[in-house]
Amino acid sequence: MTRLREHGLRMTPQRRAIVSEVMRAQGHISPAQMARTIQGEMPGVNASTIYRTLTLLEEVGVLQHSHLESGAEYHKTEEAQHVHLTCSRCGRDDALSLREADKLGSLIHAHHGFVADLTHFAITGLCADCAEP
Amino acid sequence: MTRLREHGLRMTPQRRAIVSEVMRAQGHISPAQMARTIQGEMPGVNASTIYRTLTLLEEVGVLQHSHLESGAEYHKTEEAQHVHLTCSRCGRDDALSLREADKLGSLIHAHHGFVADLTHFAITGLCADCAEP
DNA sequence: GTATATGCAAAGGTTTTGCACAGCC
DNA sequence: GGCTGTGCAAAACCTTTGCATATAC
Repeated sequence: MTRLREHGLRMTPQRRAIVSEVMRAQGHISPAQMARTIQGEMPGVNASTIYRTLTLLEEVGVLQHSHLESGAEYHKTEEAQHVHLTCSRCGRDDALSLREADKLGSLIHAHHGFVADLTHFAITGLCADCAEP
Repeated sequence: MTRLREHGLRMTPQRRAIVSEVMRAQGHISPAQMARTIQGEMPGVNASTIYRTLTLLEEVGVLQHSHLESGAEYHKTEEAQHVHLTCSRCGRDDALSLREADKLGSLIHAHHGFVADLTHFAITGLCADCAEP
């Protein structure tokens, strides 16, 4: 909210509604789902406004998107600090702490000088249970 | 080709065209791009046929899809054996060998019992040049 | 008052689906 | 001949865009 003003952006009722919905959200939400939810609570907010605002919130740093198997999803930046481990068999979603992710990042950096952001894309595979048998 | 027959699937001219185009392709192609290319060479092949066939080729194991920043893309299974390192600044695309990827995989496995397939999603970040300054 | 935001309507693009017909085995 | 694959047309989605109007500051 303040973040928006800091960037010289205006506070409209629509933006207030969208931001409050974003704040209430847990975990990841697809833009489309987000649009549906918001319009459910506050009909009359146009879809284009929602998309424009979400884009804006990402530019301002409140939101980030990452890529899961189901497509791109938004999440709050403050909740962004983990790596997704998605089981391609049962769909379970585990997470790697940033500390563990850093370890992986170091390994990559050592060989390529590449500074990886492992939070941006999920990592698929098989969870412990599904890998067993 | 043979793979299709093995699965009790029929060989039609359309499938032959699609498969041959798939075989000719290098690296990654989006489904849409693939559809355009194929229709360029063999007009009269319907888009729905192409989508259906690509799905099929994936089920049969000839193709796989992975997720890059630009969206989902197909590539031949035999060419799937590397991890994408995509620079989010300059767009350059580097690759991690499977051997290096395995090292990362082991690390993940040690902590979570999760068997990662690092080839399925790209890894974004900053390449050596862009990370420098 | 003025620059910015919104609504509206339309288009854009990709992908899916139902159904009748065609064609591979 | 029978089952599978294809074309066609339409719809389903999601998302973007241009423009006139409304409104926050």
